[in-house]
Amino acid sequence: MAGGNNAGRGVYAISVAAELVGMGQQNLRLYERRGLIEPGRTLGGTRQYSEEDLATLRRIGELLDLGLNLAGIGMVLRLEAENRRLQRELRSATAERANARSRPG
DNA sequence: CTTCTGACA
DNA sequence: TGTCAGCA
Repeated sequence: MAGGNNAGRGVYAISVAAELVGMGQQNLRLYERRGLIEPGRTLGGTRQYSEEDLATLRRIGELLDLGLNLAGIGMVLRLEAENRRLQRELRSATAERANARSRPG
């Protein structure tokens, strides 16, 4: 039972998260079972959806609307996550090189 | 709140 | 296959 506790923080129970993204609670649980999303859990086992999770849920709805099935969406989500990681990696690498150039050697 | 099961388009 | 409703 998740009452009206944690407010103000970016974490929501499944009922709140489902309403915020306009999805059914059962769908959110299915997406997790299919590996599309991994919300946090309380010690009691209640799912806690962060703002990041909400963004992922909206992305799922977007891709779902495009006609992708859950398996395809899972792949897209995985690829997009890796893409962001690689871009961060590249950005820090180029920044390091620029730093090395300006450094007296 | 959780999981599971069944029905529908 | 994805969504939704009901039950334990």
